[in-house]
Amino acid sequence: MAAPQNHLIELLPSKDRLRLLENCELFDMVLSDVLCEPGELTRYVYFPVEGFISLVALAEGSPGLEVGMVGREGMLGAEMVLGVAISPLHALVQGPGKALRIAGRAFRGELSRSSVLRKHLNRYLYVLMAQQAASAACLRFHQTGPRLARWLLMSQDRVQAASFHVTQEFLAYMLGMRRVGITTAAIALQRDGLIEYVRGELTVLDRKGLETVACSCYAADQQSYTELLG
Amino acid sequence: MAAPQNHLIELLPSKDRLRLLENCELFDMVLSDVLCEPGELTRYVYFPVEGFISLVALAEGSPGLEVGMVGREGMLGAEMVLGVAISPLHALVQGPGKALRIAGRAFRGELSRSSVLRKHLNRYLYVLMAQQAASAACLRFHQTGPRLARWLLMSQDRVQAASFHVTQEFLAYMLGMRRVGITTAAIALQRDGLIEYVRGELTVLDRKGLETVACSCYAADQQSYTELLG
DNA sequence: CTTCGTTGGTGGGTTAGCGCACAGAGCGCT
DNA sequence: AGCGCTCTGTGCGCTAACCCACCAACGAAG
Repeated sequence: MAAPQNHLIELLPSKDRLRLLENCELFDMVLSDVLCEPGELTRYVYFPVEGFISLVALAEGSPGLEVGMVGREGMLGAEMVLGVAISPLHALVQGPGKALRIAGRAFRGELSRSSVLRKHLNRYLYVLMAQQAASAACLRFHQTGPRLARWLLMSQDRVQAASFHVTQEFLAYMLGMRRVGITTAAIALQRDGLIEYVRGELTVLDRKGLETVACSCYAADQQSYTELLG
Repeated sequence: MAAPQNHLIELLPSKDRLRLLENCELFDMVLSDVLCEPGELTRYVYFPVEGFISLVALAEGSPGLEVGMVGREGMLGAEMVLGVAISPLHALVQGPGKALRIAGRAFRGELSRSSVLRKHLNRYLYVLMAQQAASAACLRFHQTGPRLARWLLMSQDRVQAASFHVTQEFLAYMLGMRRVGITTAAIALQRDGLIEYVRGELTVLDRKGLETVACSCYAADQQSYTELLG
């Protein structure tokens, strides 16, 4: 089994992939690191190979709200694909791990050289946009329990482990709620034997069960991704 | 004074613009027409020159929710810029008027020929994404009144008239609320002399006043647009 | 082993918005 | 005039989630 890789990079033909990798360096994503802030220049583009990043939107007079996740299946810095080097969102390391990163300038070069890269990253952008739109509706209409279940599933897909670190405080921030709201929903999931947690170490006990509790957006997300970047 | 035009098209150098326009036909947007549905093939790309279109996301077991507006400042069918010909959202004519439309195939051709077109449409996509992310946070944290005011301002910017047709029922659908919630907020705006409405004909009486009531997302939207496509 | 910070759980009062049902008012059609 | 449709306004009970405050358990550091 080869070293873990980033899916978007794996889709490239080997010539393009090797050239891209030559320009990359391995970057250590530390929990809670902020990789970029809105309005800031995008210096690097990140392709996680382990762990994941949360994309957080801020509205005036509000805490944050997660609007997307980037793990092995994606990239951070998608705005560069559109030729804009200004980050639109906060990016926060949620699952520690490694990422391949490449300087903005070099990335532009690779983009211009590889049409396959352009094609796949364009599709990735499409998936991202579709998911963001759908999750706006999810945010509005779906309840805390299903949304929490969905978040846990999405995280687990990206950390690829039964256990990972996440406090209720943090979950509340991501889901745009108060901690107490999370506590209540989490207690329900725990009571039903779906998860277990001790002081920030959360373990998924019953994935299938979680999937039935989660709102349909989870399945929709997955489908949209596999259809375009399967 | 020339005929009203679409801003994205106006940004093109005359050679590119004329070639694009040759491939366009004038299309009559009728109120409440559905121009595309999610999952459907994108046959045409639309550049409104009057009136506007609402982009509506659906989540299972929910009514719709507006996640974007397309008027003279934008285009419908942005997914084509990413090389994907599948519409991600519902598109609904909200303000009747005219649009230039171009068949998907021809549009691809123009895209490949004009790098300026690519550049601006990429930027437009960036603005759209940033706005969608921000409006997710708005949806979550801002209250009905300010959100309603914002919606009215955004509509007025696009219809470019003090009065336009919109029922409270429809507003409720767009903002993801019940009609009664809109009634309450609308009464407040009317009481303060900011708007007036009679059976679906809404008139903005005091734009400045509305702007102070609206949530900050309105200003943020405008700024983001002018910075990138001003 | 004590102290302090972090994490999770509880409880009580408040509120924005929902669901439902109904009333009144304007407008078109016959 | 009479009818029906659309659009707006109101009332009332309900619920999800809010805000605030406090407590208990655990762990690490002094």
